[in-house]
Amino acid sequence: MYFGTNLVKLDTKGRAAIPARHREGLRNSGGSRVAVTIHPRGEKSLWMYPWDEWEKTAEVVGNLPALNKHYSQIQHILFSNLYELDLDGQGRILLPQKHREHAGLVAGEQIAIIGKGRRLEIWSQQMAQQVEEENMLALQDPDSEVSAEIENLNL
Amino acid sequence: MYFGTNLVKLDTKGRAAIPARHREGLRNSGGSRVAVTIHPRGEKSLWMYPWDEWEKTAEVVGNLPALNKHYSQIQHILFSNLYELDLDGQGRILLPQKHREHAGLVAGEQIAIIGKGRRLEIWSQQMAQQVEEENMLALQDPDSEVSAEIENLNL
DNA sequence: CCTAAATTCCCCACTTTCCCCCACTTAATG
DNA sequence: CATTAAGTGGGGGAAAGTGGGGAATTTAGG
Repeated sequence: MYFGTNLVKLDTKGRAAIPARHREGLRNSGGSRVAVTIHPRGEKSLWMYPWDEWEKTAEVVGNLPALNKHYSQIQHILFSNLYELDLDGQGRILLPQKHREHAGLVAGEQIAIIGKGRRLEIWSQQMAQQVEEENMLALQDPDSEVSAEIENLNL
Repeated sequence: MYFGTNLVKLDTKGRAAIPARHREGLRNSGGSRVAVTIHPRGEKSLWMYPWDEWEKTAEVVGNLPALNKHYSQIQHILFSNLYELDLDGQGRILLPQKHREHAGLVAGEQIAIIGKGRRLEIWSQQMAQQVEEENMLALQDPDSEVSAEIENLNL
């Protein structure tokens, strides 16, 4: 179960150091392999799973009928942007160019690594901050639909 | 299970270098043979399977009732455009003229090789980009059917 | 059937990218 | 303050991608 936020620097080679507290969890399960893909509904973030966790999902998605247009679109988004990355000896991953662009990650700047339960998310620092503020506002509004749904949760 | 996107150059001789990370999978199974055919429902892409994986697909397709009009059409497209290609010593395949035309692949330009689970797909860079943008939009639209489907996946 | 042209295939060589490893700096711990 | 762990930077070697020469095979035309 991942949680909490860490700011780390994306170095000049495009590598990101995974916070040490998450490394054990990522390593235990499927070697040092992690699955990284982009948020499938347009948010400017990256999703990261321990490999074996991801495999369960991939199995399901991979066996959807490919000639159905909708399934084909889902397969396309989820598979075409998926990469299997390895933690190096220092616990870093090299993020592909395309993914950095998607999430607005610039070499040399700070990025946020955020625990989200089953997965980790990677954001640029600015985006993470911006989205957090937006979420705060949306949830505070007592008239919004969100608000009604939330109130039924047993927290 | 294939995934991820690679851009490679279709060289002046019409050859495409298969990304190294896929080669082992393509070789292990059926020699160095791969099956290449065109997308059966009009997408401007090529389908590529390791040979033995293709045989499973061929089994399914070949046993469809041939006097059913739609099945017959699918069979026709898949089988008549099927080629058995070999990886050369450098892991490249020479794509037949007809297939290059179908997918709009021009010698000397960039093409996208996209993992899609059981198979690889080959696209021109432009087409791949265009399709990805379309899919993204479809998935972001909260009213689209695709969008509803993906919400049900446990990601 | 023979020759010429085009295509395909195999190999070698160059360039670029990536990845592994070592080392330094900064932060946390007792 | 000392010690260990975490985070950061960068060099060098290996591997991947790319280009092209030339032999072998196929195709077409006379």
